[in-house]
Parts: sequence; C-alpha cells; structure tokens
Amino acid sequence: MTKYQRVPGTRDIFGPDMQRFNAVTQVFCRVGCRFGFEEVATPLFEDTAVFAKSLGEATDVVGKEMYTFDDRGGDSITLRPEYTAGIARAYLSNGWQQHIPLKLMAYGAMFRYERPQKGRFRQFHQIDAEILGTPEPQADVELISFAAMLLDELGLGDKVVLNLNTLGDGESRSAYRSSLVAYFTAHKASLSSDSLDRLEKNPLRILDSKDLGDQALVMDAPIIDSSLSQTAGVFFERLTQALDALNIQYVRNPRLVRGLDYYSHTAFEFITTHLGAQGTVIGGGRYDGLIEQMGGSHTPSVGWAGGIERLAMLIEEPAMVSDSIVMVPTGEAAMLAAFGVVQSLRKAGFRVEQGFSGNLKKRMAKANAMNAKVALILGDSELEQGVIAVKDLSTAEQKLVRLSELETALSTYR
RNA sequence: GCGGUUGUAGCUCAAUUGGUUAGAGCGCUGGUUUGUGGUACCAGAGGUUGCGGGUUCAAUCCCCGUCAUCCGCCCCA
Repeated sequence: MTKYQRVPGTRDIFGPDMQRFNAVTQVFCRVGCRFGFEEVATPLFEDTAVFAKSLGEATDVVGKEMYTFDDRGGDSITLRPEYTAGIARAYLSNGWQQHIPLKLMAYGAMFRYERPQKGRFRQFHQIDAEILGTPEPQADVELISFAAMLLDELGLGDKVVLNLNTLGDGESRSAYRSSLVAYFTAHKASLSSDSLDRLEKNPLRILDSKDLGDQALVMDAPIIDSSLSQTAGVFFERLTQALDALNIQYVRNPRLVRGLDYYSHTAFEFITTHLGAQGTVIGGGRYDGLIEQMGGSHTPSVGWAGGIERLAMLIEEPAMVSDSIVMVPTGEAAMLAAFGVVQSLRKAGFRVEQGFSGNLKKRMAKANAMNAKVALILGDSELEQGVIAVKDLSTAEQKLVRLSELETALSTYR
C-alpha cells in the first residue's frame, strides 16, 4: 500500500474527469462572455474576518467548516469557503465603485471542512457570477438567465429545476422571522432536536428540514408572502414577470431559504434529483446589505455560485477528440531527423506527438491507442530520398511526401 | 459531530459451511522471423487480502480496534 493518501475530501482530477471539469468551465466562460461578464481572480485566502463577519458568525460555514489558521506573522487567515465575500472585499479594496454596474465572473477552488459525500468535498470548485451595484430586478433576471443558458448549453436543461423565492427586504425578513419564531415556539414540543437548534440560530432553516414531523408542521407555517413589504412584493413581481417573458421555467418555492446571512430579496437554486442528497447545482440570490456591512457605501448586488464537480457529474462525457499526428521514426539517424520535423510542424501549429521508445510496431500500436489520425513514418530509406511516409490511420492509406511539402500535405489534419 | 456501508493485482471483481500454492477480465511488458496499428493467439510481470490485535490445528472469511471509502443526517455548490 502506498504510504501517502489523499487528504479526505480532496480529489485528483485526471482523464475523463478533467475533461468534464474543463467542459463546465469552458461553457461557463463562453456564455458569461456573451452576457458581458468580466473575469476576475481573487485570492484563495483572506483575513478570517472577511468571511466570519459577512457570512454570519452563527452559520455552520463559519462556525465549524472553515479552514482557519494563523500564518507565520500571527494573522488569522481563512481559506475561502465561498466566493462572494472575497469579491466584495476586492471591490472595496480596489475602489471598483467606478465600474458600477460591475459584472464579474470567476471560478476556482473552495474549502470547507465537511463530511465528504457524493457531490460534497472539502476542496471543491465553484463557478461564480456577480453583478455589483444595481438595485434593479433586471440584474437578477440577467443572472438567472445566464445560469439557465449555461445549464442549457451543458445539456442539463431537463435535469434541473429552478426553484425561486423571495426573502424580502430587511423589514419583511425580520417581520417574517418573528412570525415564524412565534409559530414554531407554539409547536416546540413536536419539533425535531435539529430544528429546536435552528429555532435559536436560523429559524428560516426549519422550512427545509427533511424531518417528517417538521415537514408536517411546516405545511401550516406562515409563508413569507404575508410578511412582504410593498416594495419587496413589487420587486419580486417584476422579477417573475421578466422570467415569464424570457420563458424561463421556475417553481415558486416559498420554503426555499439560504444558509448565509447576507441574502435578501431574491433567492434561487437550480436543483437536480440525480445527485442524491446534494441536489443544489447552482444557488444564489441578492445581497443588498453585504458591502455596506463590510464598510462600503450602499451597494445592492446579486450573485450565484455553481458547483463544478456537481455539474461535471451530471453532464454527458465529452467526446474524446484527437486530431493528433504521431511521428514514428525508425533507426538512429531518423530519430534525430524526426525531432527537427516534429519541431517545425509544432511551430506551424500542428499537434504532434512522439513516442520515446519502441520499435516500429510498438510505436504504431501506441499511435493507434492514442487515437491519432495520422502517423508519419521516417526511416533510413525515406531519409535518403528526402521524403516521409504519411499514413492515414483510419483509412490505412499511406503515401510518400517530400519533406518540403509535408505541411501542405497535412493541412487537412490541422 | 451522529448513524450505516465497503476495503482482495494498476482498474473492475471472484474465491463453497473457516481448509493446500488467493483467481479472472481489462490494462501493462514481451512474443507469433527483417520497416507498419486496430483483430486473434502465446507467454510474463504484478498481492504482507487497508493496518493492528484476538479466536482457531488453520482466517480473505469470525470477533475487537484503527485508518480509509461510500451513503444518509447535518450543511451547502
């Protein structure tokens, strides 16, 4: 057995897994670009306070899932557990107010100390999109339609359902919160122990409890709509109208809540039933108060994040493409000459591979195994005549080509 | 943090109620006469049965512990 093991919850991504992973990020960047999002890269770690304050001290992410440590200078550092807080910090640090409305996209690694499970890792990767500095529901619409188009182009249109809710503005939210607390406190006796906890920390979370007893209670719990302020109601109305106009299907889920404290108004999740307990594939919402709370001026914003691993698990395996050309030299002199030929083909933009060992037969077998399109065979007799054998591996046709005309002969394989 | 599942070759899996030298397929290496791939055939390498302890004449198999894995709770992407 090998001495070293992966740290639990981490993965080594290779081969088909890597292709799936790349397929997700590539489609993400392509679609985001069409919407005018600009790519941004922020640090993998931040001052601990950046996350602790913004996500909410009582949330599980902050309370028990962060990778936090003191660096050699004695500062408390945290590996990013999510994107938004770091991006908000970057916005403040760099004075990006000047670019409002700022449409940003990013992807990269996140770290959360959780029990690993299907679709849940300790180091995982997210794609992320944010629009900073716009109070209008149009921004929410654009973000949701970005996500929907992304899922569509990944071929997941019918595997995923958009759940939509509003948490209202601050006023509505605290009104709703107290009516929920009143309701559940009255039924305290029949709540699960988990939910008794939630009643203290985050009563909204009781709404999506999986406990059957809780769910029965939740059926009759008050819903947000009755606590919604007029402005919050209008905001949500305008959002849903636009989604209807764009023909984006959604399910109104009044029990959809979000785990992080900074959300308000719009909350949404794209959910699948194909991944066991980890159904949320993209989730996000509006966070009008976050940047102000972090010391900036009032900067209403929206955003979402998607789990790359989860998306990668759902998509069809990308077709293996190989357009490569393989050089097969035989004999010492040819081996040396082959290097030069390979180099000039590569400079000309061809994808050329070259084995390092084996006789002609082995090299041909290798070329075949890597699904190459053409083999270039170069031996002593070819060298003498200044030619090279070009063999199409799918048709098995082979012809001699002058070395000087090789590039044009290969132009169809570029 | 709580509950359960599984751990045998690089990979996917076998091995009768505990019983000789732990097998197969794929992959890998070499070969089936000179410089031509896919198919077929032959041969070979590769294992401290996760690790540690216990029961037994005898443990891959039973028991305990431990590590890892996967699944559920929790939480979230």
